[in-house]
Amino acid sequence: MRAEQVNIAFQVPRQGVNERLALPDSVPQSRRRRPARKQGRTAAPEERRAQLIEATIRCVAGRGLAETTIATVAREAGLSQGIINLHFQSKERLLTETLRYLADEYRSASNNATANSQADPAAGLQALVDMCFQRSICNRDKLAVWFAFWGERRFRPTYRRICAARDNAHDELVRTLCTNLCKLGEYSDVEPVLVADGLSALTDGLWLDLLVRPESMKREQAWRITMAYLADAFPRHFQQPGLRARE
Amino acid sequence: MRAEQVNIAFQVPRQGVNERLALPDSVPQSRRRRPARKQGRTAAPEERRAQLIEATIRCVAGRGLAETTIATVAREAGLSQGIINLHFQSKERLLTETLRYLADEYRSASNNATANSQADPAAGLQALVDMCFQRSICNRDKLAVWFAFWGERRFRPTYRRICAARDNAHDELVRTLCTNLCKLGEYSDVEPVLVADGLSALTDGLWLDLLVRPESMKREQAWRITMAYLADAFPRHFQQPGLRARE
DNA sequence: ATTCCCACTGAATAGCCATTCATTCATTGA
DNA sequence: TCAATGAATGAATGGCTATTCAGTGGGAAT
Repeated sequence: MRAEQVNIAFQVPRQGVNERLALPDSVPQSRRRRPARKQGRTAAPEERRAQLIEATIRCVAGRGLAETTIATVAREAGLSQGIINLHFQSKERLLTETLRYLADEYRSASNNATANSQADPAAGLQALVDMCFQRSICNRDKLAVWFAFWGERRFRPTYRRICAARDNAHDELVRTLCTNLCKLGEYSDVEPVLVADGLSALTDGLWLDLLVRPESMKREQAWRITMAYLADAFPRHFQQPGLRARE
Repeated sequence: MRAEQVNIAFQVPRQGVNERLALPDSVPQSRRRRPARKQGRTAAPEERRAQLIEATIRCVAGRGLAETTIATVAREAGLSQGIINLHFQSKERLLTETLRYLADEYRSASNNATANSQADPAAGLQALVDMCFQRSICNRDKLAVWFAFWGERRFRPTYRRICAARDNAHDELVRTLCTNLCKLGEYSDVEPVLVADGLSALTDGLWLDLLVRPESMKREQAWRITMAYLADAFPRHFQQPGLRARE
């Protein structure tokens, strides 16, 4: 269907194009077995892949994308160099799968947060903002990886596709919530798309601040800024955050 | 005073540490002359440096930081490989000076915009927002370079220093304007720092959107979103932007 | 206990790229 | 016109890194 074009210096080796290396279970052998071993010398493929993706996140977060090599990731994971090409075919694939891992995590977290918010869009927005600044999503390591890829996404079709899918889903969600809240809450003078796009941009910008200037921006403060934005836009559904601690 | 620590793979060669290669005029020869030649085989050093920095911006914007090599920058500039080490000593220095060039440009533009805004902070904020989304500051190439460096800034002391200086100056400016406006405009219920930090984050996030999703975010729309934010925060000094074209 | 399979290893390979430097030649001053 | 100067060139160098692959040994099956 779509022929994968990898636009980089090194080549993707042998093995036919196998777009999307699914993280859990993708044992290509004809006779599958292997009852999910623990942590010995050999492990189930999906465990190794997860282990390597997590090592990649720590590595990129700790030394940057430019200094992340096959060797540093392998060392971080406590394994040998060869293991990465064994499980991911190429460094590029490892990075792609790492990005996909984060994108999937974000997407499912935001879907969870806003499930059943059809009837109460304000609650959905609140849940989304809370999710956005939760430690499990918005921590140093993950933000670092996120923005490391962001800088390169325009030049790698695969990065671009993964990021665009996440962005579009997120924007769609926020716009729908704002549109519904405008209708249900009778905010006739509010442009829902304007507010929604501003909210998305604001959270992106706060993420950036949290990453690059952790000494002057804390998660709590980012949350308060976002809540103040919502309170200004939808005053009958959100109140200005006081100085009290959150939650 | 501060010993420069360059934290990268390749080494900075010979020549004593000469922090900050000033862009205009820094001819180290004892007998300076050279009456600013045009564009022949030899040019004045400051012209060549500017030429190379501009080539770097185009190169990073066009192919990403990871694919930007000495060879590609030199080709983009229409010069030979050796020229970069001749004028900048190392690739790292070239990148550093490129970042500094953008940071200086941004800083002087924002100083210009807000000069004489002591008496009228609202006008200062307005001018700052206008400046922020002007084509000369906020165009594809420059945004691309800006965010390419942003992903690496945590790991390179020099990048970090340049970016932090710009960020701090910018935040200081916005906070001062907001604080003054609160006082002069008698917004007793507004937390100026909260509004200011939100404004900074919002414009950063909009820049990001302009870069990575140009099909769904235009400069005009980014400007309107920002003005709506200001109108919500300071309703007696800014009005909600209508659908009319700007300016 | 023995055999076999295959996950894993890590040294070797090949290619890329920043940096060097001997050479070329445009420009300037005499 | 003729040296002298030094800006610019680009081939050569060396270091780094992704990828390969022949071998190793852990563990399952019998």
